[in-house]
Amino acid sequence: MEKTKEEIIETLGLHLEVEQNLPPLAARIYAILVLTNEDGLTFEDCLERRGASKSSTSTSLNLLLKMDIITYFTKPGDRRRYFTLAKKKTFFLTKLQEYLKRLESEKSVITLVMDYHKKNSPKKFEEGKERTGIYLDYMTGSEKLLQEAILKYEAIAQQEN
Amino acid sequence: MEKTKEEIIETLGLHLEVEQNLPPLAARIYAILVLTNEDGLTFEDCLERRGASKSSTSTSLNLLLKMDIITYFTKPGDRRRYFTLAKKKTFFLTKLQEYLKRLESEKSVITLVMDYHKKNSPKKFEEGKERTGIYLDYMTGSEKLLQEAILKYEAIAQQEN
DNA sequence: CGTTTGGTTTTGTTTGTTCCGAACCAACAT
DNA sequence: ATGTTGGTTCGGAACAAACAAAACCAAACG
Repeated sequence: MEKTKEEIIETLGLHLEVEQNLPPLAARIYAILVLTNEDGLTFEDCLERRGASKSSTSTSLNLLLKMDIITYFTKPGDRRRYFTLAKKKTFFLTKLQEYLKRLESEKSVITLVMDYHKKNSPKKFEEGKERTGIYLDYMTGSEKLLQEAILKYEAIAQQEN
Repeated sequence: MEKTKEEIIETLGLHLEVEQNLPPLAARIYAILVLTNEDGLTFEDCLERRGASKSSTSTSLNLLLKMDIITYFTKPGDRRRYFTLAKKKTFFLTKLQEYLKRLESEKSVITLVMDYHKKNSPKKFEEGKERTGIYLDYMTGSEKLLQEAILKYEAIAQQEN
């Protein structure tokens, strides 16, 4: 079952919407920019391909810009901006950094709860100890994977300068 | 800076709210059940500790029940239900399974986009190949970690039967 | 200068979420 | 049967998110 470009945009857009927590329109525009063969799309291109209003298109593009997900370039003698994916902070690197941040945050919450149980109900603490240990081990491993991958991306970024 | 129980509930509640995508009240009730020393809390306990309405308490508890996050038991000669964390599907196991599901979903989206680029703009495909490869490697590693941890939890569940 | 082009800002409108209050219901007790 | 307890269900209010329409603005162009 071959998917049309439109269907792929929708699938990817939905994914970006829920995973990256983006507003629907911004996620679809992001998806369009991922899939286009052009070097860059203008404000109007984005507007037309989504059938969205100028105001919403403006808001969405500015959000993506502020999030460092996209950039734009201009062409001499052309006032329009050409939007394209940011090369430095790619989809993937952004995701990995997000994951890492969440991991740290979660670790601190778990530690907080563990310490509370340790002090206030040693019984509960003992009960949960093994399960928690497995999870903390998983987190440690995951942390290492994340850091390795992030380093690889940074190495690539170095090369390209 | 020692945190009071209330503060820990709030921290954990907020975490659960954003990470597990739960409504605020349901997340706080979940947090209360994580932190309590009691074996189980009644409907009224939950209601009182949050100062919430009966209707909202009902909705929240039923949501958590439907999500298999909590269960309840009864005591002979007592009509009330005592709510407590589901033991089989713990906080951690739930999370790991969630992660794994997301990972698979993400993998399929990435494959979808890659295949599209491969066919329709080999240039874009070549450009993104290395970065994508790093991410796919990370995913493979992460998948293994997740599966290992899940197996460990399942082993524990076996023991307990 | 006035007009067009490429957007931005302001001001609604629609839609969805989250909670509450009040009415309701089912089971048990009196 | 009547009341009480332990909830559920049904509106609806309050707020927030997402988008659109229209007014606006600034740079370039005739």
